[in-house]
Amino acid sequence: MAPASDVPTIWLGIRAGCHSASLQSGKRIASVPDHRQPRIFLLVSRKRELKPEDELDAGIAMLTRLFKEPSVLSDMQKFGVWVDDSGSEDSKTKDEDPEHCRLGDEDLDEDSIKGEGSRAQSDIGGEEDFDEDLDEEGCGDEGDGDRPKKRGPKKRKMTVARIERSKVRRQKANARERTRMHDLNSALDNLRKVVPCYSKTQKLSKIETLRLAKNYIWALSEILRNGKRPDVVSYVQTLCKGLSQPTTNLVAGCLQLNSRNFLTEQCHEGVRFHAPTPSFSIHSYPYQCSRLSSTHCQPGSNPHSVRNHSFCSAYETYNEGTSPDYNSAEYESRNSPPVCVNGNFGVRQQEPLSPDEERGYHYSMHYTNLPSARSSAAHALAFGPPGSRGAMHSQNPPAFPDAYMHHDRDPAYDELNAFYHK
DNA sequence: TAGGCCATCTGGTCCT
DNA sequence: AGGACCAGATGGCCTA
Repeated sequence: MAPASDVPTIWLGIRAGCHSASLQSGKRIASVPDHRQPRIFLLVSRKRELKPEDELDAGIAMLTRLFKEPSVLSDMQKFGVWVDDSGSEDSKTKDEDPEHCRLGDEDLDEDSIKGEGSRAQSDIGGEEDFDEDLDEEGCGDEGDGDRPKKRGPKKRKMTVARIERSKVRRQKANARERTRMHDLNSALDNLRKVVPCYSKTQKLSKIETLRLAKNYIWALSEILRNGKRPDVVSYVQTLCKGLSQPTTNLVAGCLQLNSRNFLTEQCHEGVRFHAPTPSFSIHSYPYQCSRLSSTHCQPGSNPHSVRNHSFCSAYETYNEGTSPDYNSAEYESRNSPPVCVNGNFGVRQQEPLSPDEERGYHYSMHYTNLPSARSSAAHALAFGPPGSRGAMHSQNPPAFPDAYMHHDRDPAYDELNAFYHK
């Protein structure tokens, strides 16, 4: 059987016997007559001359099919792959030993494919170049005793099947990476739900979530360490350290804090966090508010003029001059506080939770507007009775209607609660 | 339009 | 070899 004369070919530079050794069908791609003897030629298109560069993918795909599905041999024949059961002497002697001439994934060389393709039709019958390729593939090491072996690590060439496997491996790795990132994002979502501020519509960014969580842990640890209630201003300021202005505003909205009280209080009294260690004093807020100047904090300034700006200048007015940068590595790498307690001093939840959210809060408790002994106790716990200094006010509309504070039902909170009721 | 945030892809490294 | 992890690159989306 001979290929149709109008069939152009792509020369793949692969010894036929090598392929036949792996063909489970038992058929042998070999015995291409005369000068084509040692090679197979794969045909992709019958009607036009192939440009190997253009059609290489098609050829690779077909060869891949061939390796995996011997049944496509008939298709290969149809498209010009020479299939012959008789085989040549060369093939008989070298190719019937699968161990000697392993075929398969490793043996089809992309480089040789391209190289052979580029010189297709031009060096038909040339043996030397082809044998070199075979040697590198470990498939034609017969009769090379005279040739010096190449030194250095044997470079494994990219074969067709190896390319395919690499693609598959890459796709699997991508899928794993996606899954991993989704898991990470899920964990971040869970973290968003347990930090003091949560909004469905204005989700904290990843970095802000982490910063707020760190501040939150720190603030609670300080509370435990000192055994004192912080004033609300200090508490909020601690929470907002290093946060961006939008996040600070969001926290303000969550806390339902009267910005007038907040601002005037800090302007008049300064801001202190009741911590025994100087390292926890309030420092300058790294994010400057361009819209709110410090004059807004002057006594007698119109409080309503700053309401919409929430806390953006909260820290601006308390600059100790030698403030650390809370975004700096020093601050970020500060040692963890000695105690980590999950709980907060939230007082309000605007909307009932959906079932999904409830599942997300499986161990959390959310304070609502409904009077409850516990929420009242929690409110008093954190900031004292209504009307006292530092108490939170709720007469202001929240900046983020769906944002709310929440409270974990973590046992640690009960400990904290008990501690405060000693 | 610039900048922030994010998802995804990708290659490198380390470990099993 | 393959999986986990990481960081850089890239492009999309959104907002000021």
